[in-house]
Amino acid sequence: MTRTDSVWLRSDPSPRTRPALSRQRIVEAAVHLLDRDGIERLTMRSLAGHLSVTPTALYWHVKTKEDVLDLAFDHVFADVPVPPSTGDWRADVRALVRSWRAAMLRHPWAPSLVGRPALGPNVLARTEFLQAAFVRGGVAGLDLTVKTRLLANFVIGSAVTEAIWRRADPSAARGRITADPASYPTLTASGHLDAGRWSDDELFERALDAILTSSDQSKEVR
Amino acid sequence: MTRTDSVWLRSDPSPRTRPALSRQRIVEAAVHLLDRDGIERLTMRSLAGHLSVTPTALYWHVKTKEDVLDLAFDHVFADVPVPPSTGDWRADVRALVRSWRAAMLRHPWAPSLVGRPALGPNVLARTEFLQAAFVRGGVAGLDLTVKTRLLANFVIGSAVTEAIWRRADPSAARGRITADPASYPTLTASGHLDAGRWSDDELFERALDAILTSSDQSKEVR
DNA sequence: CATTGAACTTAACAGCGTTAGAGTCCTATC
DNA sequence: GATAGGACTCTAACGCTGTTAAGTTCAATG
Repeated sequence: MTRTDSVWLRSDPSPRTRPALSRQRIVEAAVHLLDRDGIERLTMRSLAGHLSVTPTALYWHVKTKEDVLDLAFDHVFADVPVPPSTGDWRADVRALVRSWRAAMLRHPWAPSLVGRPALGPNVLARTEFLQAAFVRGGVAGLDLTVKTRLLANFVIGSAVTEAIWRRADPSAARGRITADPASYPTLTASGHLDAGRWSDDELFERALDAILTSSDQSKEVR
Repeated sequence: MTRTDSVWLRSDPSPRTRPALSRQRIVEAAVHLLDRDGIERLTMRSLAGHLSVTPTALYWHVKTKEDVLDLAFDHVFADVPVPPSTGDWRADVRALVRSWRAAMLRHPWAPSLVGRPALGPNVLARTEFLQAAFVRGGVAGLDLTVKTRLLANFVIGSAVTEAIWRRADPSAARGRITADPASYPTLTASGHLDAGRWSDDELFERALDAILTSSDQSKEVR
């Protein structure tokens, strides 16, 4: 007489009593693979494989691949928490904008997803913080919307272009200009796209200075 | 005796003695289809079909689909010529930046391609014009690079976000905020994402004012 | 008239996102 | 303690994609 309930005869000692998958786990795996392999290498099959699961299993937790990308994009901003609001609203604005850019550049695939509506909780929380800081500074009405959008658009544009030149070959890009100095005399002379002439960080900070300085002045004039 | 050289007996009166296809024709067709059907509907097959040609025929003139997209993106800026440079360099900067944004918004698929290196002749010509105007205004060195990048990044960011909200449902987006007023008190109060409160054109112009005003001031201080 | 090379076609491949439907397991209920 | 049902995963397959390999056609050249 054989024991049919032997551990060795049962197919699995303790098969998944809790769901193996979850939205959370899928998104984390997606971010991991995006960081490691780049955006064009992320497929539903590779993602499922990394989670030791069949591709179609993902569709129970997620509607489409686009959902995965939207969630991954928002998750980027969950890593870096919104900085605490200090007494100085100007410092708060700077801190938020800096961390915003930093979060995107930490995941270089993120900027290439800015073409889709970003309404995740983490993105919205950042916009809320930014606009709240302005309100604390007495900015209101049309001016408030203008400044919020200006900063958001500037951060997005900066992250996109910086991410591009991080992946692309800058010397090849520079070559496109120097190959035709007659058409691009100013760009040639100014060393446009010259890597290492000034750091992206420095250029970003100076541009941020310019934007926020104008904010102050237009406020004083008022 | 039958005439074998009759027009009606020849298979084709004048079969393609000259190449039917060209890079130029492919790019124009691509832009047309992108405008009509959107970026996710453009396939090598649909493009070829529109040109009455086999998909693989395209690969004689173009290396990959990405080439087609890069060429189409640059072509967007061929439509709107670089404005002539007037005596007023500030007016030149404004005119260029306005037409830059307008060109992208005229082809709403264009902003979603900003994630790739844009080094086409038409894009470079615009950057050259922009930087040349600044040089005429006495801007140089680090300041020149900062201002060029600031404006370029601002235009890119603006075009991206505006194109998003043109395709997406703004009221649904707004709902994401109003559904949770406790988390987004400032955004709720300010009417962030409220369509029609202020026009995109107005917001862009005011932001442009803010940027260029600060340019002038930092110059005067110097 | 043979050769060449540009321009295009036919055929096919591997991989993609996604769906349909069946199976498996846990939990709640009678 | 059997059973119903839903949560979760798998097997199988579909139609579509970008792309390559190997011809075919045809004007131009020697």
